[in-house]
Amino acid sequence: MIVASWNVNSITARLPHVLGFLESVSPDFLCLQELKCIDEKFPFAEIEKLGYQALVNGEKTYNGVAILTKGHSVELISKALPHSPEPVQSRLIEAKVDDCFLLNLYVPNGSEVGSNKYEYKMLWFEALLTYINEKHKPEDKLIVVGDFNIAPEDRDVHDPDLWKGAVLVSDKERALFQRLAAFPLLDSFRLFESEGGFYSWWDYRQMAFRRNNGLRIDHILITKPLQSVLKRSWIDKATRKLDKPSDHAPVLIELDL
DNA sequence: ATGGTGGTCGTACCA
Repeated sequence: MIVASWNVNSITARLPHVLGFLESVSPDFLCLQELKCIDEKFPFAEIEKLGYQALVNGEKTYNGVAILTKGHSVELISKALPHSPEPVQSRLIEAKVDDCFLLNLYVPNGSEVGSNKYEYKMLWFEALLTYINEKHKPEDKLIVVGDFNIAPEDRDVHDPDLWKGAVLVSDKERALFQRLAAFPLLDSFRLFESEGGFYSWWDYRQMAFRRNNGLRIDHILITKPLQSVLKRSWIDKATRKLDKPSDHAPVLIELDL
């Protein structure tokens, strides 16, 4: 069973790549972030043509998340994040798939340390911690995926000195991520790879991808009951090399389920 | 050089 997560930076602009990914990788579940469209404009028909069902929490111009599934039972659990700061945005969708919970997130970017958007990110993440602790137990089979907009450690950053203290790597953001990890939720990628140099996002500017100037900010976290069936965790860097790519690459896990 | 690219929308805003 393959679970993938991908910030597509507009489902409309990226539809050909998404359809190609569904055909070539054939994931059981694909979690999308940054749809940048309302539910009514989501390309259900093209995606259903490939045998996928879509659960969508859309929003005009910004944000928006979806869970695509093929060949599994799926039940919507939530599109709402209680205690979210204002304004409420479409950044969460959770489904129950078979006997697992799949929680798909688009964590706020935060803009700049100390800005209003940074404060929004802190409050949103606090609400997320409350949500997970109230709705789930460590014994649950729970997969939390998405664009976390946090590089957990310096080995997840191409140039830690350059990025030191900046948004996406600041101590306060990393402390929030660690509180999530303490649930406990395990960073699937780090169960297999301890080296640096592996990233999921590269800025469109300054030939960042060609120079591998990236950050690992997209994650797939799992609870302990899933650890024994986790077979691998990887980043599909090839997708970032396509014409007109998203600035994020898909991240994936394979589970023996 | 204090920018730089890309998506949305039809302009600034967001990442």
